[in-house]
Amino acid sequence: MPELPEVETTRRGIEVHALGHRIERIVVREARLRWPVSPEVASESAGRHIVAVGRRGKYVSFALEDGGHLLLHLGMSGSVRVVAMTTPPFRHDHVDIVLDSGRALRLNDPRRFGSLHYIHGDPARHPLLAHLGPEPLDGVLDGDYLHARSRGRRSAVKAFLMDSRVVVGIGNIYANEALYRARIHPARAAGRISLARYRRLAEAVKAVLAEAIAAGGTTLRDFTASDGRPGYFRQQLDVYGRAGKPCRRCGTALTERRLGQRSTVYCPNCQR
DNA sequence: ATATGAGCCTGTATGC
DNA sequence: TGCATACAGGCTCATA
Repeated sequence: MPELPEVETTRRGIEVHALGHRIERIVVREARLRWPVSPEVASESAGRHIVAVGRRGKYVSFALEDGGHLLLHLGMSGSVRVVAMTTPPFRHDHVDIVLDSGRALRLNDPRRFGSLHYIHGDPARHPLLAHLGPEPLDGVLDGDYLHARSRGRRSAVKAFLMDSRVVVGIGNIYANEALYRARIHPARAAGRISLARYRRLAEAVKAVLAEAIAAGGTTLRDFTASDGRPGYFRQQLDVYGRAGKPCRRCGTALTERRLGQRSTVYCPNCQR
């Protein structure tokens, strides 16, 4: 599912084809996404050049020459492919961003939890982005920060790690993986974890995300990069999807349970 | 303020 | 075989 590494993989794939190109038009075949796609997405974008392709958390942003931005979220099942404009759309191909190169950025999203917005002005002040925590790979995230933010929090550290107001980009898969690497039990109260252990956790988060990006993300079912290829990090997952299998460190069978309505897998022996 | 649960949506897997 | 139900997951909103 698209977490930070999958979104970054998408961004990189798109950037090559989008940067410096003009948007000819945007075709919306299905406007009923997470939020209805506003008509101004098409009307404000047509004829404008794309001057940057960025990412904030799990959002991809297209900066347009006049200062406006398109903000794209892949939800849980979204993907973008770069196709020839003339390629017939397939099921769930909801939006085409048609470029002057004759190609189109084609958004496919079976579950329609994704979104596409046009933003006037500073995107950082948009309600969807204004309250987001720091980027995990930007250097701001460290053990001291996580320790400070978690004081007084009684909920599970896994939920804390997945809270986008604390830090962005970490969804269910990578929360499981990072906690395993840091040897922290996912159900432990966030406010009762030491600074030393948060330092380990911060490093684990950065390492697992960086490695996943290098592998092109994790493909479970829907996700493909913009060239249609899947991500290959699945083979490197230590716990997610491995319930009942032996822990790679100690051989103990991995436990699965639900935590905050999310599938949680961990080693009952080496995660404390 | 934090914490929890519902709901959005479709495809796939499981149970009867 | 068919039908019903559960589950997957990111995010926001409503409620405690």
